[in-house]
Amino acid sequence: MSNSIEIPFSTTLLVRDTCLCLHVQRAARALARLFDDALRPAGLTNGQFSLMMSLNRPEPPPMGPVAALLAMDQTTLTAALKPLQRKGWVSVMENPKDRRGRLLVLTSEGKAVLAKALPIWKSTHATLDSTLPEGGPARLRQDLQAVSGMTAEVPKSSRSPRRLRQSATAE
Amino acid sequence: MSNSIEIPFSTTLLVRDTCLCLHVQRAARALARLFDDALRPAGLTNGQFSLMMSLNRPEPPPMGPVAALLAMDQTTLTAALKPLQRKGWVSVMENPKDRRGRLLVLTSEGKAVLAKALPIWKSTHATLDSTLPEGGPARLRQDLQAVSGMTAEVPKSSRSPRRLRQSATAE
DNA sequence: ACTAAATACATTGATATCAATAGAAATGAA
DNA sequence: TTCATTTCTATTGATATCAATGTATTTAGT
Repeated sequence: MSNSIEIPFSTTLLVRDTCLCLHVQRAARALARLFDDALRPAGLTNGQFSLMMSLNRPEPPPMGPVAALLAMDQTTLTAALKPLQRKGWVSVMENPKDRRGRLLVLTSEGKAVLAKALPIWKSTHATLDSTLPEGGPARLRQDLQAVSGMTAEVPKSSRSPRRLRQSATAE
Repeated sequence: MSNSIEIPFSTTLLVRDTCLCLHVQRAARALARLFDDALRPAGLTNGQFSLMMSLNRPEPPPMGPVAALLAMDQTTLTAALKPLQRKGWVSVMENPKDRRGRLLVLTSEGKAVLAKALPIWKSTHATLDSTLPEGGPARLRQDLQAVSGMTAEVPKSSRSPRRLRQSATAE
């Protein structure tokens, strides 16, 4: 019947060139590969490094705040902890103050792995920093912070149940 | 014997505050959720939207260039195409000019889905744009481009075989 | 033309990501 | 206290991501 719907190629180019989501996903994949490669000799991925580093605190944190800090879903954190627990680098303990909760503890082995990874992170990040234009790194961090912050603040009480997932079938 | 290795908490704070990889991953997750939520009524994720939009060209592209455009591994693209093929939105054809290769074709149904998603992308992106400080979006795109570009250019011929994956066991 | 090297993809296995959902414990209102 | 609500986490299922590897095809060197 009707001809198929055509989206102008110029629109495609516009989306390609301007979509911040796309640009961030691209950069995220590129940087993940960069740091994964660099950290491989230490046996860590970039995400594991960030997670374990965030657990290096005076007091072992519960899961919720850690997930929020990393801007990830709580279920993602649960999954991400599994391999670290298996390797004995992170211990997940019951919180005596709140028996629903867990406390995340970096083990001695975990700290050792992290200490080994730290100089790799430093040199990799120094290289990255020096590659960006003058003032770029700080500016970029600021802009990214604004983006991450945008979606973060959901007033605890106004949280409506999540929308139902759309059926996967088209239309 | 020796006490466990301790990484100063100040180092943890430094990494948290300065690591561009972490900042980008955080922003990537936050924006993914933002666009996934918005696009859900259209039945697309942010990644599927970007991928399908990149296929809206006068000539169907082979996989390699598309993977490069999205800064993703070629195997990731293969996997990402699977659900889109199942839904009949993308067709993967043999390239008559090079029988190793494939050509990625957006179907009429795919174009229709994309057309439905487009206004959602526009409004979501407009909101995002207006949330960032003056001049932020363009600046951010530029900086992200620099980051993505950094790791992208591997002169085709100098590609050495990928390093062996590190054994998963610590030490 | 023949063969070695390079190129284009696919498959497998492991981890990462999130929606939907469920369970257990804490909290608050009566 | 009692119970409805909220909070904290785990599980399941689907997709996303990449390393290692394998296969088929093309290209280049002879």
